[in-house]
Amino acid sequence: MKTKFHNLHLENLKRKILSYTSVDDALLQEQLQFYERLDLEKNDTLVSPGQLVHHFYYVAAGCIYYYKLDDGEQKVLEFYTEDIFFTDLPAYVKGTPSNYFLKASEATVVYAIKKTNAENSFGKSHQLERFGRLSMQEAFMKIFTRVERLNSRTNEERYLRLLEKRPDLFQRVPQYLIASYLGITPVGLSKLRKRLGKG
Amino acid sequence: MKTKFHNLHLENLKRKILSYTSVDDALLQEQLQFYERLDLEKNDTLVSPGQLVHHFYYVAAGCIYYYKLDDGEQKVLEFYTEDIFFTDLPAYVKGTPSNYFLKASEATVVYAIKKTNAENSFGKSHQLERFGRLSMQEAFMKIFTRVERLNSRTNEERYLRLLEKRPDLFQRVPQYLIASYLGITPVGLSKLRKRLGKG
DNA sequence: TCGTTTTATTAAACCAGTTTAACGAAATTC
DNA sequence: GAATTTCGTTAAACTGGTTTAATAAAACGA
Repeated sequence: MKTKFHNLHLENLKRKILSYTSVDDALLQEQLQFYERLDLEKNDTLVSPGQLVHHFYYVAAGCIYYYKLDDGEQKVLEFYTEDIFFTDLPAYVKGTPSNYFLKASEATVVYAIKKTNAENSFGKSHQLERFGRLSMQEAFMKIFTRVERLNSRTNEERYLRLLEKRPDLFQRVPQYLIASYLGITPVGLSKLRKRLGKG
Repeated sequence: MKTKFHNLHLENLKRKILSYTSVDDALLQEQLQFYERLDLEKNDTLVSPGQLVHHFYYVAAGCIYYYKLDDGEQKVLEFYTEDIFFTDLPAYVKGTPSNYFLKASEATVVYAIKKTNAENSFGKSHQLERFGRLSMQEAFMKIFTRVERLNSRTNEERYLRLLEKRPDLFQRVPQYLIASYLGITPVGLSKLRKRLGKG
């Protein structure tokens, strides 16, 4: 049963990689070997502040949220759900200790590849280097939409946009995390929702 | 005179590229041929909404600001100053019309490379592909700090952080653009500065 | 150098979101 | 399934930033 899911997940991961650029099958197969499966329960922590981040991750199933603690207050930067790559990129890239948490908000399956393995493969293969470039580009595009959201002036706009773009989040993530993501307090979000007639 | 500066700028551009990864000299030389110099006066516009974005740019001297108009209101996303690459990445990547302006806030020299040339060279050379990946990574890191700034709770924090990290901006860019960048009104910024005793 | 335009400041009324706290409802745990 | 913890809503007082408008100061152009 677990193996079955594992194969299914690896199929998805393969498809994801191929969505960026073509990669010779043997090379891709070899590359997949480097990914290690991690099963997380709700509230399990993948990364916490102070830790070094040696892996790049892929969400096969579930949801990871990325946040920091700002004098006691949770600040959610992003939610990572099925079929996307993620890590704490600043710590991963710079090799410095993380300032963030990466935590499962529900039972989650991720696949992890060591930075050394990833970097090696980029050095060895032009195709994989290209995959690296394009996935980085996608990460940029994703965070860019985040900036656009943060930049839209009113909380109401931000709320409505999120409701439109990622309605699933409202089903699977507690409201106070969404409030944090929107940059307001849970109380503020509650009042906003009341004002809008729940939406 | 112009040629002299031109050579100086190209030296800087070369150094910038090599700061990412090593590139064979002949290849690099060939690559530099693709860059075209553009001299902009204050308030000249490089990109406006509706246009397609066919180039990647390098600021040799001066300052470009990146903003959108949100029902009449200017929203500054970023200031690009000496020795960095920039473009309107969403439009550049997706090939869709821009939603943004790229405009010189002072006399500025940029070098532009066509997307087709850039992409071609990535395809032809693993080294340049690597340069592409790492410069994309740097773009990510840059916008990430932007998200962190936007995410810090108070305007005061944002203001003080900007004052610390990019003091030059306060000398070369009008205050209302900085206000926009911080996500407040010029009036709000003025009051904030008064409250803090100018600092 | 004068006159125009642009930019920054101040004032006053206003408002959306904050903080703190209390309450109720849901979800978890044993 | 009762007890406990977590989560969402409401209320009340407060606050920092907004809007609009008027004024002051600085930069720019002819």
